[in-house]
Amino acid sequence: MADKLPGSRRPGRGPRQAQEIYRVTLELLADGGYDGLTVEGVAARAGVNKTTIYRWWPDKDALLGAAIVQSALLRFDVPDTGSLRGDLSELVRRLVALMTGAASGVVVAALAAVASRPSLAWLAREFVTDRLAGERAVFERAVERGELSDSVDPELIVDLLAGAVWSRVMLRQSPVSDDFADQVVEVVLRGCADRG
Amino acid sequence: MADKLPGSRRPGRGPRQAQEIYRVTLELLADGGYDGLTVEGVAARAGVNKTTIYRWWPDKDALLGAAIVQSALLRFDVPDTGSLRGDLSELVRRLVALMTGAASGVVVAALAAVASRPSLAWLAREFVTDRLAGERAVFERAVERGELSDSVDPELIVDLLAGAVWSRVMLRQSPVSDDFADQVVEVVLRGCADRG
Amino acid sequence: MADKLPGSRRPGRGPRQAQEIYRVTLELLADGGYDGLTVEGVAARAGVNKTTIYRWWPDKDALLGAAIVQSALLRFDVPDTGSLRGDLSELVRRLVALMTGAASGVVVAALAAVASRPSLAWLAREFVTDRLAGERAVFERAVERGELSDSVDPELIVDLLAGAVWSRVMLRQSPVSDDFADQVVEVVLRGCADRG
Amino acid sequence: MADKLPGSRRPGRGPRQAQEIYRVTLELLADGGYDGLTVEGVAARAGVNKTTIYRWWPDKDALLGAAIVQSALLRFDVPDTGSLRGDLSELVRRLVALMTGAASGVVVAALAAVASRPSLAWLAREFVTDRLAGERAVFERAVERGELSDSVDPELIVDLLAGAVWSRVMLRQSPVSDDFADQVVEVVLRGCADRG
DNA sequence: TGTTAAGCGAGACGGTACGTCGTGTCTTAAC
DNA sequence: GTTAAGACACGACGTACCGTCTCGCTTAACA
Repeated sequence: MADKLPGSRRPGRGPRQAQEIYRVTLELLADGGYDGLTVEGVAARAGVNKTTIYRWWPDKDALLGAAIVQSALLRFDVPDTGSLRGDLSELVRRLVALMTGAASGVVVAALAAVASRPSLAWLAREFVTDRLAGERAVFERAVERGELSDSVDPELIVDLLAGAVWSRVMLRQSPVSDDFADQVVEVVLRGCADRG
Repeated sequence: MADKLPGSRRPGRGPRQAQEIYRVTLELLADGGYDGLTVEGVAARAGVNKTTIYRWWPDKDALLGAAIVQSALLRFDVPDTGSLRGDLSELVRRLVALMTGAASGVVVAALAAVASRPSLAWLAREFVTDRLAGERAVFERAVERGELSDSVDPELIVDLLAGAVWSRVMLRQSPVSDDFADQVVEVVLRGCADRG
Repeated sequence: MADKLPGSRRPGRGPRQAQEIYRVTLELLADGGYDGLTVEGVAARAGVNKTTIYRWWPDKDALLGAAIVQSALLRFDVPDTGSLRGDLSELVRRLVALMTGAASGVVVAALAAVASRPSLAWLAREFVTDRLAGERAVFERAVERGELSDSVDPELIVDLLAGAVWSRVMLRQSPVSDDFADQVVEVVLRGCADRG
Repeated sequence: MADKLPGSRRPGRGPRQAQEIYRVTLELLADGGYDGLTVEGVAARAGVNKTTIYRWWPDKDALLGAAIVQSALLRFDVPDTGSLRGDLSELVRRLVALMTGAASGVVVAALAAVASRPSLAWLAREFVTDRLAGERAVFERAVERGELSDSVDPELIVDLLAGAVWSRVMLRQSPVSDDFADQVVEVVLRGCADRG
């Protein structure tokens, strides 16, 4: 499992120094954004030859994509608080934390890069798909508990919640107030509530 | 006003060929994304010397920013249909159209670039701010008509709506169904409805 | 003797595929000149691993040298026509044929490489030395027949003849007329004739 | 005239630092042979950017060719001693001096490179052609003085003389004895002498 | 009506990174 | 014991853009 990932004991794909290369890649990305990330820089800092990098990843974007995927950066586990409201609230909170927390540099740069580079578009898709897959459980539990009609499209809810966070953090670039999560969830939940 | 903009009859800022330069800039952006946009390419296609471009814009991003601002790309007028639902629905529809319509190439590339380049971040802020300023009227009318409590934060609503569109188009990259706008607006509106 | 050479029945030195390696080496040399000859290319075409080549020859030049030596490329037997004029004439003719004939590609490339690579210089020396050793017989026979004073230095004659051919073919790169050999030999022979 | 050459006050072709670049080019060639000559090395030593070099010369060989041509390396003036023997003797002496003298490093490396690189072949041709053109005067004077029949082909003589020197220096790589020039000229002259 | 300054074309340049290719070394494991 | 397989450091290749600079020409405004 873990040791099936490239870099740990060279199981399948990736150079011996894969872990270090990934680390440096994200480090440079955090430091100088997409432009600050150069293959030569990664090679130098990782103590590896440039050719080695190109042997394993066709180009800069592929490397970046692999580094992002391999890292746990965009991965977080699904909350299970016992109530739909609690779950979604926690979800939004985690999203916000992800984008504004300690590692926000890397994360924001990564998300931005993913959003703007065609060759990384698959990553965006995969990320959202993963999100949805993960959160599906949340909604199923909610339906079981009778908190949500099964006619509601989970995809739509995730889009609303995640989109709102994105808008605040990435576009508006304004500080996210503490109760932002609650407000957002409140609106969405009531909007989905069974009428009548 | 109009003739205060660079490019029209050389009023203040910008070279004589400003319009052509802007046009080519967005053209290249549409064709090859941010990477396909090169100052040298713009100069060549616009029949202008590279030096001229650098005389007026400090760097590539500044040029791109100016081109985006100067174009009407990210600008659209506020709908006034008589009802809040109608207004918001139309708003979302226009956003979707913007990102998926004929000029979607430029628009998406522009938005992506803006999202990922620190030196274009101001454009993102300005864009959302503009949005908000424009749409404020919508909400004021709604409050007057009694369709909306004045305790509701318009900013939140815009974030939800715009964010959902962004998520669908930019991240999920999936086709946007025709009634997507209606569904989104429905949820948000009901979520904001006065509890009673 | 023959089986002392590397490659034939793996007698002493050289990998099992030595013959094939040599063949491919000269093939690549003929095709693309010295630059077109790459160890990796040889390995690939010969169906051998690069490491194997480096195990047997320290570097590219060594391989090339060995391939040239092993081939009969630069080797030809001494003519014995019965007269000095005939012998020398034939000698020049053979030289010309060597450099302009069917295999001229390899030969010229080989000679050029030998001329310009310090690590192949020994080959040049050896080649000329061989020539001289071989032709010595020609001159001894000529002296015996009284066609040549024994005060004449054979080395000088060979230098003149071979040099003229080299100049024509390699430097001047002009087609060599049919009677070039005769003219050259004529001049040199008369120049060496006993005065009186 | 002199200032029509590239490098001196930028008249036509070549970067501002052309002279320095040429100098360094030949310097590196002398030091490390053709392999030791790298564009990056030249750029570094000449205090010029690599791109500048590639702006003016398509590749390494073109640069080398230009450097050789521009230098006076392969150029020497025609002797005029009053007799054919004197002229040719001096000619050979100068050739030998060229290849064994102080600057022999560059010269030999240059000649070798020229001989072995297809893209420098034109230089070889040009060099020999120049030689011939220069020496033609020697032969015309000799014919006027009655020292030589006009039926003798000067080209042949030059090939013989130059070829012999080449053979000695480049192929045989043996020290050239002092009276080598005289011997060679003696043989060739007598070989060309009017019979009768 | 000249003069003067702003705008521009032309072109060279230093600089950084790209992605590629080849050399020669090394390790591991198979035949 | 030889070889295949494959990873690697190293160095250079030639290319593409970036952003800067200098030099003259031209053209419009201003004196």
